[in-house]
Amino acid sequence: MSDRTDDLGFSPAKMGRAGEDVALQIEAAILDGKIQPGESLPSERDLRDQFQTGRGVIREAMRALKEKGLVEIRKGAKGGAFVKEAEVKNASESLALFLKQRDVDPCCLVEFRESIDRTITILAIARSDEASKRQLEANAEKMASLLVNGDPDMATLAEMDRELNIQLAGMSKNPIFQWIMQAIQLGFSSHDDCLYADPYFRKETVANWQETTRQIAANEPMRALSSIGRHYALLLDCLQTRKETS
Amino acid sequence: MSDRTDDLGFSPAKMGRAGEDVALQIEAAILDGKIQPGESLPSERDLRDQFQTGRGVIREAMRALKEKGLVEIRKGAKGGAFVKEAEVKNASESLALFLKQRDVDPCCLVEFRESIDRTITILAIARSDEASKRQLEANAEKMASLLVNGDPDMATLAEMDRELNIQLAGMSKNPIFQWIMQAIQLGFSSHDDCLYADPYFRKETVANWQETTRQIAANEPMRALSSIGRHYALLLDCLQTRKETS
DNA sequence: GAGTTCCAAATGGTACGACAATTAAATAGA
DNA sequence: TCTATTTAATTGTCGTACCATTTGGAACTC
Repeated sequence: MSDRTDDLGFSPAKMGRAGEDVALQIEAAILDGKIQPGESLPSERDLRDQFQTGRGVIREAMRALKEKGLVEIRKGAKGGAFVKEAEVKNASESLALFLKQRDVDPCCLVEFRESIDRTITILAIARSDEASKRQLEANAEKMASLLVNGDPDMATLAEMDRELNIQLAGMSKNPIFQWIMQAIQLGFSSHDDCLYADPYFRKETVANWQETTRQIAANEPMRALSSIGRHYALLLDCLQTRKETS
Repeated sequence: MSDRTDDLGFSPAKMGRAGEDVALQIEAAILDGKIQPGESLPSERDLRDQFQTGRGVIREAMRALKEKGLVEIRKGAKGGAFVKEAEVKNASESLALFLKQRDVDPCCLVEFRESIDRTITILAIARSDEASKRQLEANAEKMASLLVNGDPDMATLAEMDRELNIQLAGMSKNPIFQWIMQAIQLGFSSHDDCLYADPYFRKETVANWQETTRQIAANEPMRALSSIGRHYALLLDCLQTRKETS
């Protein structure tokens, strides 16, 4: 049980790249489990003494660890840097950032997404429990109900679409698929918006989500895949239409 | 052509979370293309004036951007923060960190790779030209020849394995598959090493690569997929064996 | 003129000190 | 007992000075 004043094996930081050094030592301590998630590191001033350096160096190192998603920093008394449970979100943001900086052909993205979506669907049917499947179906139902109420809030629909995708990815019980799916949703949800901008595609897409989730809940993999195929056919059509009009 | 003294749209940082604010503004400027890769940001002292804040805040923001892989920092005259070309390495490391901290089962990674490998193979057969296919086959042949010469250099074999995977991914003509494959190869090739450490698995794996590339060159997708399946069955067996002995 | 050496400027890296802002806990008061 | 206030601990910010490294030019030597 590492407390705030514990003597972790921190050695004085080397000159020139002290910030790097400090960050690496603390990261190693976290990865070695010397500090458990939920516990806090010593205060910046304590760390400054342990590393025999300036407070600015410690702050830079903390900033780096925070960016990596390793710690969470709280202000005030009893504040400090608390070791965080690893979240797939950080890794996803990193991938999304990379994808954003490259301008990638939307068709390539659709192709890729369809590929992993099919696998995810198969895995979700095989591995997730009945409750999850019904929850997924209910969420698709909820999206459909929003539509009939004459409330075509595009932002809300797109958000629900993202959540359905991520929820489904989680049901695959494989964190790597979650990684990819979240990254795609973070970086390229704008392409999906076109599906919900047009009344026809909006109606078809929502109905397709209902069909897909229904087949998943019914443990019908082939029919679910067929429905997935329809989804991406719609998306490609929609992108094609948009390209022609622009 | 943004020069070091250009007036980018930076507004004074808000108190309380100035570091965040600065980092976000600069990141937005980079993502909007206001600063092109290779160009440099203003010096820390200039930025301090533009944001009307302290230099420590700027340094923390820079550290965050550096951690995200957005900039590269050089010391000395004509030094500063230079916008970097996006690298897949960062996303890879981020995922590796997550998987390590959460102690994710290697089988998840194998499952994921098999999934996209199958799609890549189909696409490669459909889209790549005959020359590429023959080149791929030749490279597998070369690996086999290394084996018969009684020169079991594990590092070389693993490297050739990586190259075969990336080459195949490139033949899919979809850059996303290529990036994902690179990310996986960068961060997690260590698992594959076990295939080449054991004489039996080494022999089988190399023979399997020959078979796979041969079927790809022959435009036989189903047989190629069958061979791919064999590859991952071997990998799972190998991991299982390793787990039992440890 | 060519090459070398040396120095000065620019820039990131470090250290230190002071104060502000925020938060949890202790304390005083009703 | 409950509430309001104070207090202490901690992060967040600012400023200054100085060190280390790199570049480029100036001065010097051959």
